[in-house]
Amino acid sequence: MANYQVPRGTQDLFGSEIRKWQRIELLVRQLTDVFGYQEIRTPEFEHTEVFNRENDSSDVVNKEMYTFIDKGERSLTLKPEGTAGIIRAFVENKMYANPDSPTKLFYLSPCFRYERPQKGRMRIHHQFGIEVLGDKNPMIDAEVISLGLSVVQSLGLKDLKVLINTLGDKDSRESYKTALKEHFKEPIGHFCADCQRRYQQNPLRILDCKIDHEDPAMISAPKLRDYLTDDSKAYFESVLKILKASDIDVEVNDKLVRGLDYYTHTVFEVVSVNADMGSQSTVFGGGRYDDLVKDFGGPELSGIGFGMGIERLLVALEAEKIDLTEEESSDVYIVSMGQEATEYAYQLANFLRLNGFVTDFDYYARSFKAQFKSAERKKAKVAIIIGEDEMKNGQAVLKKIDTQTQVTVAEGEILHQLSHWLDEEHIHDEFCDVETQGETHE
RNA sequence: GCGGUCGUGGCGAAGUUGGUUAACGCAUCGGAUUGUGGCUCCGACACUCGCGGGUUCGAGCCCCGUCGGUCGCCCCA
Repeated sequence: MANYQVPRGTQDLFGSEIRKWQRIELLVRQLTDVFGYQEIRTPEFEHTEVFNRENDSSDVVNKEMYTFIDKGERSLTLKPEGTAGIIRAFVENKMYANPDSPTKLFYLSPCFRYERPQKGRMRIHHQFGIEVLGDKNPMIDAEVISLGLSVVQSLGLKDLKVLINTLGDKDSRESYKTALKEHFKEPIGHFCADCQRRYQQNPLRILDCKIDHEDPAMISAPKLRDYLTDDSKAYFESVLKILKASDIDVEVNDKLVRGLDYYTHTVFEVVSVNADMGSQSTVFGGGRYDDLVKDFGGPELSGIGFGMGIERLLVALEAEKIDLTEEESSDVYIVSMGQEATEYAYQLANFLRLNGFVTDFDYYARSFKAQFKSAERKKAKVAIIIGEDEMKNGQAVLKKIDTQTQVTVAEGEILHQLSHWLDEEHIHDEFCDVETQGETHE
């Protein structure tokens, strides 16, 4: 039998759920605009080597990519993250010629990873991200974090923690890695299976093992900070200083290393500390990359950015009981009686819509009761009632739902009456009631 | 990729040791109220109990497989 379920780890978005997405996307566009970031859209798939560069040992690029051969025998990969494609585009389009350096970009894009789904982790997930490309400057590091925080805080999130660390430049990181491997060479034998694997793939990850963190070898392990150059330390200090001056509380965590291999210097992660968040607690995370632009054949420019998972953001919002669903309301619901009136209702709805009123009516000539229930569900502000009498007299009954006031007007006066009620409502509600009471008939 | 758990109408949710017509609540539709919602009462509303196969006289209940959700690990947004 055919499988007509959504593929694992994907979802349909509609109804009230999609409204939350629209709210978030709108906010993202507003805030990036204020911060001076331009949108960039890169393809959903790239040549595989864009993502799968040598010396990248992360799981994201090694095990989780959707890679396929197209009909022209090309190896292509659905983007697992936002950064690589943007750096490729930055170099390919010579965007570094931008006189107003740094180049500040943002994106909203789906990302694809073959993983076991969980709450807050999908095979197709969506990221809002930014990248700033140009000469390295600690103010940029601070700005990037600040922008990300402003998005999540504007949405109302409070249970947040900013973790930050520095990995130093590429050379010091490499020599640290070598030192770690040397240190763990003996003791790794009695570590957990995951650590054995990390030893080979990403030794830095051994340090935040949850099982072996009490091990003496772990405690006596060399510290990354001992391998940092003076310049790296100074750079990190100034980033911290700027953040502090902008009242952003951060927690320096020297175990924070991040998953993608291209990071150098500043790395950060903003996590939700809410208990209902589950194990996928990172809302957004990113860092600086000194060598990526050069690796793609561009000039020696540094970059920094973050990726923010929209699905995860929604989980965090739910954990803090923040509801982004706005009550939708419409202007008019036309209640009609009989087939002739229903057809007239269609024409009237059309007319009102063309005049800018959000209008609904009933296509199926259901009972009055059902139609009023619909009007209520749609949060209509005014009901227009059209029955046999109104048809005959060329009139309509308008009922203002909140005050229950009702007037009978000639067909030609409907628009005028609606404007009167609905416009005044926006200006000063309290006077509206007083005035309309006088107009109540019956 | 590893381990646990779950999958019954649009939604929530009963379903006992396998036994004829698969509770109940919400929502929806109709009526009481032949032209006015939010209360009340009456009535209506399931081709597939995720899907496929097996055991059985008989399966939502048992067995196998499969798809999906969810939780933990790994990893990460």
